Amino acid sequence: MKDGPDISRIAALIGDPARSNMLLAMLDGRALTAGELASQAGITKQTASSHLARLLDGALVAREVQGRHHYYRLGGADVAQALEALLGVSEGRTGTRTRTGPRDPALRKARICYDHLAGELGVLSYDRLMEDGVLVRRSGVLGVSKAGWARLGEIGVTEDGLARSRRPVCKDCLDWSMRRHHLAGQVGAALLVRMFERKWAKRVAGTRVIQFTPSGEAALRTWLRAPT
Amino acid sequence: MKDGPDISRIAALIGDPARSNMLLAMLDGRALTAGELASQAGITKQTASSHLARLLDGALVAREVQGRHHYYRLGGADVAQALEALLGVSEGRTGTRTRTGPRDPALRKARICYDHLAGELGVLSYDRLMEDGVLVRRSGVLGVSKAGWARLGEIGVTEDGLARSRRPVCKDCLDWSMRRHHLAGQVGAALLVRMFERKWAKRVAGTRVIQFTPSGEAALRTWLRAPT
DNA sequence: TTCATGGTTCGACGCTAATCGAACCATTGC
DNA sequence: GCAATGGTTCGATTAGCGTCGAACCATGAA
Repeated sequence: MKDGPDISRIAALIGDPARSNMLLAMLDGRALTAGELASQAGITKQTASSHLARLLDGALVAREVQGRHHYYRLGGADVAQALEALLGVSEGRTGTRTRTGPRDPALRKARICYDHLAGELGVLSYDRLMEDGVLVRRSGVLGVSKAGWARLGEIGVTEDGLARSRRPVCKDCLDWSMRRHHLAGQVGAALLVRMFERKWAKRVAGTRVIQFTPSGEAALRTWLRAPT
Repeated sequence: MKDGPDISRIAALIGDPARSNMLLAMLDGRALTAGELASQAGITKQTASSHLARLLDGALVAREVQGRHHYYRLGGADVAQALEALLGVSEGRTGTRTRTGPRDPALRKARICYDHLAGELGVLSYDRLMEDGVLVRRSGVLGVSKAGWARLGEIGVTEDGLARSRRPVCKDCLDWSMRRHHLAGQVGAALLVRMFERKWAKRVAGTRVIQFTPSGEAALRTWLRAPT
């Protein structure tokens, strides 16, 4: 048998509670040390090490060694996407009982997804930029229009400033809480960096929540030309 | 611990080879009997029954009993989406070695995804309909424009003909082979039905491949106003 | 009714893998 | 060089689960 892509192998890797907790902890795109991940998952260092070795073998995470610290991060944006999709499923399933998620409305408002903005404000940004023609889809590929770069420039995101990598400039990422798209890719990541720099928002330590200041959210909406 | 959405539970469900094979067999949206799924996964009836009970408990599949036959189908479009996302990850991982998939270029050309068209022709359709303004995105929600309904009417898809359900009229679904979007939702499903009715294409039994006839593909491209 | 077919339940076997204690390796600081 | 800290490797224990044979239940046809 052994059908083409062995989906079960990677699903099994995510299927362990300890591993999934670690993966979810990395879903914000940060690189965490093995020890931090161990405590995050509530297991000992030895166990975590064995799990991380497996995840590394499956390329679900990448390792970066700095001195005596071993930093782990997600293996790629596609891994983050799969995790979000699984979150969407479990959300719908437990949602029939829990309804609308037990806690963390803040998580629905704005959160980090790998390295870009997700949640209501993420979807709002995507929608407005799409309507205003900043983002355009040419033969299926999402991109930034000529006029769009000017608009992005207002906030400090320029075409030259983007790292020259294989990563797509723009990409849409499905939002599990909103069931809509938000902006990923290099532009999505750069936008979030600028928002942090301008102190419109900051991360809430230990969570994926992005806390906007009142004036920061107002500034974002102004830039987006969004009502309210 | 037991973090919010227990993503690991459903990932573990997909993580077993037998179960993932059954799920992939259902990814085309068909409802299959327990026996068919058993042979598909290469296991005995008893084992399959136990697996299906688990999947049912996790709401990854839905059961429909007709006489002495028990039909199983995927639990929802979100499940299909998660499976496709996992396919995307395993594709990228094994792809570094296997490169571009060992077999089935036909699967990349055109295949069924839950109940709509995916693959190159699926992406092409999405792109063309988007460019021609048949599909429009209004405040993030994909829909059909006024003029778009006329265009869809040419092929037999009318606004009245759609089932009145909670399922979105239009929805974009990520394509694992193309890394682009193709059209899902009620319109996506209806379009494929029309294509089958017009004998432009037919399913290849036992696989997810959709085989277009030469004249059928030409007719599709003509309707799409696509070159070649 | 009786038989055949499709599915599920029960029980037992075997294997994998998760877990932690202890020892071992590497880096940093004194 | 020596301790301290962060990580990994090794080994042993344990529990869970996938698997199948056999029995049981339901439906449909003769």
